[in-house]
Amino acid sequence: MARKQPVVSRTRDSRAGKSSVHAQLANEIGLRIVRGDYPPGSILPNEAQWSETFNASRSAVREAIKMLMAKSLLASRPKIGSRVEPRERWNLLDRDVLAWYASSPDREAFLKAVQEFRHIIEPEAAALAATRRTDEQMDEISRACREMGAAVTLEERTGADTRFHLAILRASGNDLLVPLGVLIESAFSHLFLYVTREGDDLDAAQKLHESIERNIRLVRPEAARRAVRKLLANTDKVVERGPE
Amino acid sequence: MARKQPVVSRTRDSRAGKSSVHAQLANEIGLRIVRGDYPPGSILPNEAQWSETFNASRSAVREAIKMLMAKSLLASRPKIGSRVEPRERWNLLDRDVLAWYASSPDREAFLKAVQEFRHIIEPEAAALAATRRTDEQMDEISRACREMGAAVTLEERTGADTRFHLAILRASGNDLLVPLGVLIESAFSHLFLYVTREGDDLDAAQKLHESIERNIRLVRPEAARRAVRKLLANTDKVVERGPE
DNA sequence: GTCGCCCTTTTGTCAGATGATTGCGCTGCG
DNA sequence: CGCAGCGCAATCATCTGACAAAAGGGCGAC
Repeated sequence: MARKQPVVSRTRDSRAGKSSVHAQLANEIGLRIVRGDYPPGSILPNEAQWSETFNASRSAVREAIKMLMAKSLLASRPKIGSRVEPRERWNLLDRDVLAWYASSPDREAFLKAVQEFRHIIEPEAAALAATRRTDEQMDEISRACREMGAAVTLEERTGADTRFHLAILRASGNDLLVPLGVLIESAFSHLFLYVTREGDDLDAAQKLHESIERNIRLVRPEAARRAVRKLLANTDKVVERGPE
Repeated sequence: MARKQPVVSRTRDSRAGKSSVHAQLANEIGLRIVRGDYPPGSILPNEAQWSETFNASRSAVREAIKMLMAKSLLASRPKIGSRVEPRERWNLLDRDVLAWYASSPDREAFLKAVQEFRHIIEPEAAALAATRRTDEQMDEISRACREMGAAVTLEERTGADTRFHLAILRASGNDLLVPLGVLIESAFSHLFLYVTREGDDLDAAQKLHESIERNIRLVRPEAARRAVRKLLANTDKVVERGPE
């Protein structure tokens, strides 16, 4: 048994950092599923095979598989094994699944889907926020907006931008909108590469953000909705013209 | 040790059916978290305590906890234990979390949030479906609509109704909309109790559904959007007047 | 009083054994 | 020759027990 040697594959994988074994396994297996290595309906290798592949114990494999089961990526039954669930059962709005999904096919198509999704929810979220926000929530929004303007590095700016949009979702007063924040985070982390091209784009975007902030502050739902639409149209142009 | 006795608590819990131990544990612990027994930031009992509480092995407890970690309900670290994550990290759009959430506080508020959410996404989904649907997807929509009309029991009708709305989401051509189907399913399964009051309500609702079907079939996105809005307004009235 | 070390607690990981479930092939009968 | 029933075996499900690693808290030295 090669079990006694200092584990090859995991040592290689551990470039990811210090995450635990079951997390690494879940990540690796989940990625392979979403990537399409095992199409929906097919049977995965059994637990023993996985544990041999990764030089991990069967317990660790099982815990990883349970995590994927919790995300509805697969279901397992005795004697059968683990079967990949049909795609429409996958919880694509889960942070991890989204990350796997984003990294597998072409970024472009993924970004377009996310962007379209933002068009659906963000204008309404802003309109709701305009009428339902608390003062604390307004503070959060305003602060993020200010920090966006004051940011010097692109990273700082993107961070503040993300916080701005998440704060609006939270202020919408609908708990179900909050989890959609992962989409926005994902969008921004991928959009990151697109907007290096500085210039008046940034100024224009900042003005648009300030307009949203103002309309939410002054309780003007309709105007807030329109302002968000305008901002998204602006972002659309960035997505369309492609990465740097 | 009472470990040798024929397990009391799990035997009682097993009225749920034949689900596996880890699933039962995840369900029970998840419910308690969402219900608020352990507020965000607090530390859960350790694995040994859980395993004693439920007369299950630590492995089973760990697998259950891994499932809850996958849903971002908690995070665990050595020596600390398992800490409940802040609510905004919870994946409320997960099927299980949604079910726990729906059963904990008052149904009413939950239903309102879901209904509001439907107002945001379903009109747009229908509009997208009108322009992007494939013929097969259109068949699915039409069939569900027909089956709704032909249904005799309330259960059949609700089932067809659900399929109708899910089919529209699928036909929207945006993968990210599909997972939101769990919201609709949840809404219908809870709305179930509200609409026993039969009458012309059903006829009116059926006509509204047929109108949506027609507008999607004839590629009229604007009209489809309006039709869905009308149907949702109708459902709103049902929700407002409360359960039977 | 403060800094740093040790120690205990809790999760993380592993190995091995047994039980439960069920698809599949085999065998025997019609 | 076909079919039905049965047993086998593969696979997950569960349990047990042990050790490693991390990290907060307490204790001692200075």
